[in-house]
Formats: sequence, C-alpha cells, structure tokens
Amino acid sequence: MDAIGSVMNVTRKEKVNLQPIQENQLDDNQNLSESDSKAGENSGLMNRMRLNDNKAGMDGLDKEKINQVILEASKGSRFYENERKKEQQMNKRIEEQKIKLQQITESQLKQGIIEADKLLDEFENTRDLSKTIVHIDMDAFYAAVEMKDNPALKDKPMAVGGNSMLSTSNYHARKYGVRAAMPGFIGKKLCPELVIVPTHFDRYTEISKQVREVLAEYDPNFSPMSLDEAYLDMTEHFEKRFHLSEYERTVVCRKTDGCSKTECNCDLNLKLKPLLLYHELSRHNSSPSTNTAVKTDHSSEKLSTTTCPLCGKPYPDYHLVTFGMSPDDSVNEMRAKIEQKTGLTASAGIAPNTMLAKVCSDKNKPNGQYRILPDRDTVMEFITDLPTRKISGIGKVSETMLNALGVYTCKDLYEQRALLYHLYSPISFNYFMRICLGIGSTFVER
DNA sequence: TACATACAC
DNA sequence: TATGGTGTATGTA
Ligand SMILES: Nc1ccn([C@H]2C[C@H](O)[C@@H](COP(=O)(O)OP(=O)(O)OP(=O)(O)O)O2)c(=O)n1
Ligand SMILES: [Mg+2]
Ligand SMILES: [Mg+2]
Repeated sequence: MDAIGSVMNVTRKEKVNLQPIQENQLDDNQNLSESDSKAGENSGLMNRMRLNDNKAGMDGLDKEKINQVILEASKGSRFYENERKKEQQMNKRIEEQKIKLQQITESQLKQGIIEADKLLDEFENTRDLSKTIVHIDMDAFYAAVEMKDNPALKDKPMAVGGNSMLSTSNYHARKYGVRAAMPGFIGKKLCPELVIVPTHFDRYTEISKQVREVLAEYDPNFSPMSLDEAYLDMTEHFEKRFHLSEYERTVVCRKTDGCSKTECNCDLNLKLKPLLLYHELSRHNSSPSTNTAVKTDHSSEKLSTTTCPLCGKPYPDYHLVTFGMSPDDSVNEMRAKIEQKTGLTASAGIAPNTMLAKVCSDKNKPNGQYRILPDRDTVMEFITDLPTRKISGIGKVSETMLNALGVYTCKDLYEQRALLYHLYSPISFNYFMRICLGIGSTFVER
C-alpha cells in the first residue's frame, strides 16, 4: 500500500490514503546494491527524480533529454544520494508486495472478488449524480500574477522562486520542462533564457481574494484548497439562474489585455457596465432561450462618459458577452468575471463530484473548461482509460506500486479488485473502488 | 503518542 | 553552490 496522503483534495472528509501495511518501518541498513536497481531504459535517472509531467502544458516534451539534464545536474549531490536511498526503500516495498502477491491463493482471489463486488454494489447504490460540482484553478497562478505586474515578462519563459527552488513556471517555460518544485539552476539548464523572479506572497493573497469574491457569487460556501483553487457546489446557483436577467448574465469584456499605458485598466464591470444598461441592455428581459454566449462588439464612443471615474483614463474597446443558462455557460461566465477582475485566466472542471471535477479542470487548461454530464455511462466512459495518476491522491509512489500489479488505468483498478482487496488496507481499497466507479464526494463545505 | 511516509499546492 | 514550507492523512510501534 502506498499512496498515502491520498485523497487530500476530494474535499475534507473522505480522504483515503494508502500506507504501507508494512512490517518494519524503517530498519535502515538496506542492502544498498550500488546498481541503482532499476533505472531501466529510462535515461538512467531513478524514477522518483524523473520529470513529473503530470501537469498541464507538459505534453510532447522530449522527456529523455530533460531527464538527462536533471541527472547531469544532480549526480553525486547529497540530495541525489538521499533520493536514491528513498528509491530503494520503495523498490523494497514493491518486492514485498510481490511476495505477498504470490502467496495469494485461488480461493482467496475468489473471496476477494466477492468482497469487492459487495462493496462496489454498495457504492453503486449510493451514487449521487444530482449535484453539479465545479473545481476551478487559476492558470500558472504565481507566474501569471508576476506577468501581470510586469508585462515585459509576458513573452518570455519565466518562473517564480529562486535559484534553488521554483514555485511555478509559466506555460512558455513548461515547454522546456521547467516546472514547480524544480530547483532554479536546473530550470536554467533546461532553458538558458529562463527568467526567474522572486515571490510576492502579498500580491498572490490579494488577487486570490478578488477571485474568491467572484466564486462567492456562485457558491457562498465554496471550499478553497489553496490560494489558487476551490471547489464549488453550483447546484443551487443553477436553480436560481433562471430568474436572472440578461443584464445579470452579461459581462463586459475588454478586447485588449488590460495592460494598456494610455487606457483604463480597471474592471469595466464596476462603473461602465451600469452605464451600458441604458444603451444596450434591458434589465427585465430574461429570455431563457439564450443557450450559448452572445457576443456584441462595442466601442465606448456612444457613451456620454468615455473616461473611467476610477482612474480618469479613457475606456478601452470592449464587447459584451451575455451568457446562457447551462452549467457550461455559468462557468464560462464565472471565468470571464475572474479574468476581467484580475486580468488572470482560470480553468474549470464541471462534474457530479469533486474527484471528477478536479480531473476535468486540468483537461483543457489553460483558460478552458470541461464538463462530464451527470449520467453513469458518461462517467464510466470518462474514467475507464484514465491513468490512475490523474486522480488526486494517487502520486508517484502509488502509481508505481499499482503498475507493479498491472494497474495503469481506472478500469484496471476494477479488474484487479481481488488483488487490491488482499494487498491494501480497507481504507485504501475503498478509495480505489470508488475511483473505478467514478464516485467521489458531493459535499463542498466551507 | 511519536514517527515515518505519501500527497497536494 | 544549490533541491522549499505547510498542512492533511494513514499506518506502525
Ligand atoms: N509544488 C508547488 C506547487 C505549487 N505551488 C504554488 C505556485 C502555484 O502558482 C500555486 C498554484 O499551484 P498549481 O498546482 O495550481 O499550479 P499553477 O497554478 O502554477 O499552474 P497550473 O496552470 O497547472 O494550475 O501554488 C508551490 O509553491 N509549490
Ligand atoms: Mg493553478
Ligand atoms: Mg492549484
């Protein structure tokens, strides 16, 4: 068992977490066979130090080359030796898992299936598809704030942190393999032009607060998981949404990026939007027919006031976007509001539970969203071929341990349920079974 | 309880 | 030259 810390995200409660059911806790003095056990064909870098590309913006990289650079920069360091020790611990656990595996008998397997199916049945009966859960997560958050505060960084690969540790990187830098939790000096080796800027926590907190003000409009009980992400239960919002006027579903969007030197960079929805009411929008028309976003171009020339009362500068070109009634529309609207208010983009996932919503929010990142419709077939189709590593709570170690059992995707969790039943703790087993059914928490609590 | 490990951000 | 800081959770002794 492995996969501790598991569930974390899936909302308070309902954490799972696997842990080795192991006999000896530490018992140092391994047989450190100098041979790095299995580095495999993989560039010779141990598993736990390889580039973690389980992140948006890291598709199609030359992983081999990147791992080569990491190895080059790390070889022989204290850190490297320590990681190697941990790697061996993990390999030892896999060996022990294998031994345990061989001791499982046919009849035990049969029993395992029976027990597993009993549990699966129970979970299936409590499946709840009635809630609409949203997970929203800012794109390259710290980096995006820094780029907003210093637009010169916008078209450069950059990261936030220092020479010894990076908190995150922008998407441009990710193309080079530069990512969060990587030392800055390795980032520089992967991308010599990389610009590293120091952190400004106060700014991140400030912007986070602005984002949360928007989230609260859709679910006052939303649950923040960090400065840059949160879960929302939007079920109630959708019920109320039909009563909203077109005005209330309209967002004033600037055409440029809000970094103008001469024009107003304030949120146009603050002062400008109310003025537009008399020109373009009628408060009382709530035609429920608008299913998708309607866009209209505008310039501020028609208005009596063309300068912003907040900053005194002229308003920029803008357009109005009126959003429809569907969950997708609402979430698009929420993301548009965030973007207008903060100048930063967010991505979102919409699904019947937190576990799925979390996976979805990564799917069309950056600046995108994805929805899983609330019916069982759609959920199962989404989950079947999904690599277990995509699920929040299954990290590198858990993934490796599962791989050793032939489990790579969520449907593999189902197919190997008999094994998992015998090899993992009840808590971990429950966790796995819920995952392979696409079931997760439907509670979002403050 | 204290400690080790896993995971997320 | 150099590989973070914080919080949550599980399992074992
Ligand atoms: N190991 C990590 C991971 C993240 N962060 C910080 C910096 C990130 O900007 C912020 C949010 O984390 P995310 O995982 O959401 O990453 P990003 O928002 O940077 O990128 P993405 O677009 O993938 O969400 O938390 C950190 O300090 N250390
Ligand atoms: Mg983010
Ligand atoms: Mg995040």
